Amino acid sequence: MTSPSSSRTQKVACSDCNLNRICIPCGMQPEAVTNLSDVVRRNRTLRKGEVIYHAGERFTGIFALKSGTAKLVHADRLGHETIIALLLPGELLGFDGLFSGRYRCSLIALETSSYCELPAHGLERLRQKVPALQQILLQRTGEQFDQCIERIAFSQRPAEERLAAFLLDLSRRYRLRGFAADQFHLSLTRQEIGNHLGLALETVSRLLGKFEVAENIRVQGKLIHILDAEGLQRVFSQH
Amino acid sequence: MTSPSSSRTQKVACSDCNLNRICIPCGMQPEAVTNLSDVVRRNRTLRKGEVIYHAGERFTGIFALKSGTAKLVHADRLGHETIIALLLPGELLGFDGLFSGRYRCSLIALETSSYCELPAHGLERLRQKVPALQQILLQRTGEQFDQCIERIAFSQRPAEERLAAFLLDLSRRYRLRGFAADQFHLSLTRQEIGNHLGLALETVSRLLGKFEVAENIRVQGKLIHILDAEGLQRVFSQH
DNA sequence: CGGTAATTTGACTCTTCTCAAGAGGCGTGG
DNA sequence: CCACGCCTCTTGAGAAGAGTCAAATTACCG
Repeated sequence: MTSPSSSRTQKVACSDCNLNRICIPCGMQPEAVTNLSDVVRRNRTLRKGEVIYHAGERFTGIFALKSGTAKLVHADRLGHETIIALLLPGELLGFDGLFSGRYRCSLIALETSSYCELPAHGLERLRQKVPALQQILLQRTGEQFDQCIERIAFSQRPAEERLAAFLLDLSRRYRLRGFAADQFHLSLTRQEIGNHLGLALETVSRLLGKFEVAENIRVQGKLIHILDAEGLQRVFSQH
Repeated sequence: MTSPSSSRTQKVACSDCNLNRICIPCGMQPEAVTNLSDVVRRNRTLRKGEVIYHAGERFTGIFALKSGTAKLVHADRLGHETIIALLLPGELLGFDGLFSGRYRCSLIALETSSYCELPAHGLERLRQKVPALQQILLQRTGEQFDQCIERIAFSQRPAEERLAAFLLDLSRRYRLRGFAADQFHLSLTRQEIGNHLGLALETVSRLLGKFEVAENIRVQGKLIHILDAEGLQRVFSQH
């Protein structure tokens, strides 16, 4: 705890945050981090199902998920909802509104979660003071683009490959952010996994079972153990 | 033709180009357009199958397609190629390399085409002189993001909806750029349309036939007439 | 501990793919 | 200008992957 006057939003400075190696400050000069830290709204919390932003709202900022997970949901005019992305702790959120000025999707917590916000007005102010921020946002934008391209390409592959790729991608992203890569809690329901990958929930369940029989993974409800990542990789190379 | 010394690359200034209402200069001050025009490499031409850039190459710039069409192709490690986008005259190309510094896809002409290039080094120089350029590139980036999200969402819909949406999207984009919206040359083969939409070429052929029987479109080889756009719209609303 | 939601599993269906054969188009060269 | 060959497109029949429906089991929450 810091001083009482700031106990609600000023908890841990960015420089002291345990995510600062993977969050925006990564690679910044200490002074720049201080500037950033002054603008960031810290440690907001959400419970399962609560919404960080709704589709159609004006862009209010970029978010950094400190703990918990969230889903990015798109809905078309006819009400078909698609989970565009699953966001993990340490990842940045809100890029679907950064350029257009309006969020295209809704961002919903999948479990109790905490996050920091880099507000839009702060972004504008910081842009001059901290050139590195611009750099980092552009780099992250590039990553987002790459992910989009990968996802479009994968959406054409058969069900088994899509699910294997999904699991390996989660594993990779957990590893990248310092979490265990071979064992993680998959906070989506089978229904939501299916929605995300374009599969029926029964197909997800059956394929998880198949991977388990092949001893590539172990499934205990929502807890996934990756037993043989190379075995999962081989799922693609078959075709 | 202008002066002989510049006959190869200095053909028509951006301010005089017939695409300047839809290309980068749109909305810029005349002086800014002059600055831009000084940097742009003009009127390069390609024949069918020729490559503007290869996946993996360093980012060299943003391109504006003046005439003709091109396909943006992604290939994964196993050699599966996916057509990520079909680019129409008046559209900007190269965003898959803008942020990461390296093109993720290859861009290939589908017919005899001409384009202008805004080279990367020019981009850097112009950024200070012409703030509007930055603004425009960010706006276009937003459009690219929206398109990605739409495509991911659509990839989950049934074959019929995907093809109908594809045709309507082409029609809309041709209209946006001042071309006839109800009649256009679809430069992809059935195979390529299928690849782009995640369908077998036979499925594409059958569905085009189905739309034709329903009198939503008329197909003459690669020439597509949109007879009843609302009829095509109704394809989605059924489910 | 009861009730609801999520998951698994089986049987069947349907969309879409694959394979195959034939028709149509187009460019090249005779 | 026509003929040949190649590529593309169309159309049909059968197969396969994935979806739907249904019921039983399990997990979770209050």
